[in-house]
Amino acid sequence: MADVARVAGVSAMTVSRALREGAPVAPNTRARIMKAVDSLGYVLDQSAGAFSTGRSGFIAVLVPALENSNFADTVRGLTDALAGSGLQLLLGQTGYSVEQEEWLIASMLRRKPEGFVLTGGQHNRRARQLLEQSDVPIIETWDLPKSPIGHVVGFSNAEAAGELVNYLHRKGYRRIAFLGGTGERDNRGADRRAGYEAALERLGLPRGRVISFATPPTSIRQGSEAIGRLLDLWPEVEAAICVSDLSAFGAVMECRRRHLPVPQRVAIAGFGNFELAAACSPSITTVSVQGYDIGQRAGQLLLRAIERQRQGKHLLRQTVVTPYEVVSRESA
Amino acid sequence: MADVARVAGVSAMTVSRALREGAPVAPNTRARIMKAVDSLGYVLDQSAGAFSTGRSGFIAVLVPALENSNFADTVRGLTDALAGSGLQLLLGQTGYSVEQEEWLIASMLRRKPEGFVLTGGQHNRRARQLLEQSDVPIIETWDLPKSPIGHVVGFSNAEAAGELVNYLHRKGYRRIAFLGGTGERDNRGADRRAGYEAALERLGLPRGRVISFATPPTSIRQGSEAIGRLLDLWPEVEAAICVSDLSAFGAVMECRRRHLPVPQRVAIAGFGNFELAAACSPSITTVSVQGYDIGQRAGQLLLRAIERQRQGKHLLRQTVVTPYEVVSRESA
DNA sequence: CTGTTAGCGCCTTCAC
DNA sequence: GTGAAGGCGCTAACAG
Repeated sequence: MADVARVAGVSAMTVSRALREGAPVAPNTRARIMKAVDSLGYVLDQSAGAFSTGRSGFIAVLVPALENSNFADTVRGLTDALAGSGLQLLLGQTGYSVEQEEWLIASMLRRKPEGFVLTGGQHNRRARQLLEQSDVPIIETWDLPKSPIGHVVGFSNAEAAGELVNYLHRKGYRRIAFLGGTGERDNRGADRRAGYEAALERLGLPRGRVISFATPPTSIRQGSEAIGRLLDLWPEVEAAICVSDLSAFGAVMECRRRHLPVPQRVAIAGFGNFELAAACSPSITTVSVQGYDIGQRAGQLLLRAIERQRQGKHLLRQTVVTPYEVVSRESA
Repeated sequence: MADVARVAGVSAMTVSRALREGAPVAPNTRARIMKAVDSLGYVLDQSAGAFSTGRSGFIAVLVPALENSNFADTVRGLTDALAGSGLQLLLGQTGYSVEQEEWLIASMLRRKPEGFVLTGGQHNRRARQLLEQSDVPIIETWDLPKSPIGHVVGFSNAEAAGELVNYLHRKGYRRIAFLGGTGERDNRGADRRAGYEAALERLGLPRGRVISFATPPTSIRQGSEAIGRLLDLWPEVEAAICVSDLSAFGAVMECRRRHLPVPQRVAIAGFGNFELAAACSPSITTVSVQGYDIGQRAGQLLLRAIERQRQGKHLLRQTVVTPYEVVSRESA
């Protein structure tokens, strides 16, 4: 910057101003400076700038995974909401592990993010403690935690799964199974299962038909295998709810391979409304959950919170409940 | 850090050392310091550290998109390769736009990344210039550029598509169509199409049956629509190559909706070997391209390049050609 | 094994 | 509209 200043015949401070929007610099001074910048190939050192101002310009974002999930939609929603704000996403993948989450939280806090977006409301003790004492605006997404750390943008996975059970019940299905992970790692999956169990109880339906498959991320293959086990164990089952559309798709394809008509022999429902679910044949009944909107709303909320933060104030805790909806299709 | 030093009765420098691995600090001094760190809830300011050392600890990574693509696999491969190195990914999505790419490159270079991973070998003038004058180790992936900027980890999309044509030709198909984007934005898609055209020519097959659909990201729906247009325009077509497995899946599902047997009425092949392609019925013939390995190899290469860089040396330009393979399945 | 000194490159603040 | 001084929090380098 000193070099640029020398070439342009001004002080470094004026270069600094010229390189920012909205700082008072005479038009021809700025032009001279820009010429010098170009001729020297100067690139502003944002790490020094961040250090000097104390504002990193980062938003930390943790998602379980980017593949085979709709968290990528949430990331895109965040990106779009934050476009033009000068804030950059620092993205981490927890791999559905709370230990990995804790590690990432600790490592990202060292970068002094101006906001923190988490997926889900379940974290281990130390993770929670780190976040609470950090004084960074925090948003938990994709869930409605009982005791949130900061702001929340999400929905109740349990309720949404319950709605799906209600839907199947209205359609006349009674013996309804659930295919999903063990719940040790996928908290949202566990919530969905809990909502399914609660709905069965509420409706007085027979319980106990649950197939657990291995750890997330949920794959198509897991759904194929699970429906096979399900029909071997409980051939009387009339409908199966899968923890995600991917496993539902696997289940549907496995049924086709076995020449079992869906939904006549067994109805299948998924979760998430992936593009896959609408496109495949039979199309898959599912719950649409607006992953993109969650990201966008979280981004908007964060922008307000950060603005407040920069003024030394705080934004009151907000909870944004995003809608979900059962999407009725051919498979159920 | 000064506060911690005071509480622990040492100098700030010793605290700094104690907080790093492998620095010489007496065990009980370190223990005292750690106690002080915990009691004060001190978090190391990495932005100051990065500034001081001149090493940001960032790797910039640009991918076209995270949803509906196998770039998320590459990101995971990179993440795994870089785990434990202390390097963090700074991830950007270009949305398949070179302008957006240029903007992201400029913005990320200000953060002083220690490495830069790009998708594809086509960039606009200024983007290339920025990267060349940056002195940051650069890796272009998912492609074999004619004049690479730095290192390369990828494969020839044109050749891979050509192999797919060869495969179909061996299977007896002659009138082979291509369904893909316009190529203005998706460079890898355009390369695949070019490879398809070249292979037709080489084999003396009839040309001209190309359906272009709108801008990427490639969706399932685009494949459904394209196969419809294709069969309307050229009912004599025997096989169709889709630019990605997603559009191939859309095409297969559309054929089922129209009660056109695949591959008897028309064979369909995809690209990418998504899990979808193996799982659906009929399963989809495709080209497997190892997105995860590309990321992992890129990460390993980057680690070596960065090590050299830190010693003030340079790593000679490397090109890693990753394998691809036609996967024969039911759809063709 | 520990301490002292100096400086990374920018931006805030104040002065003109 | 522009410049000068000083400091952000850490770590490299050197000394002991």
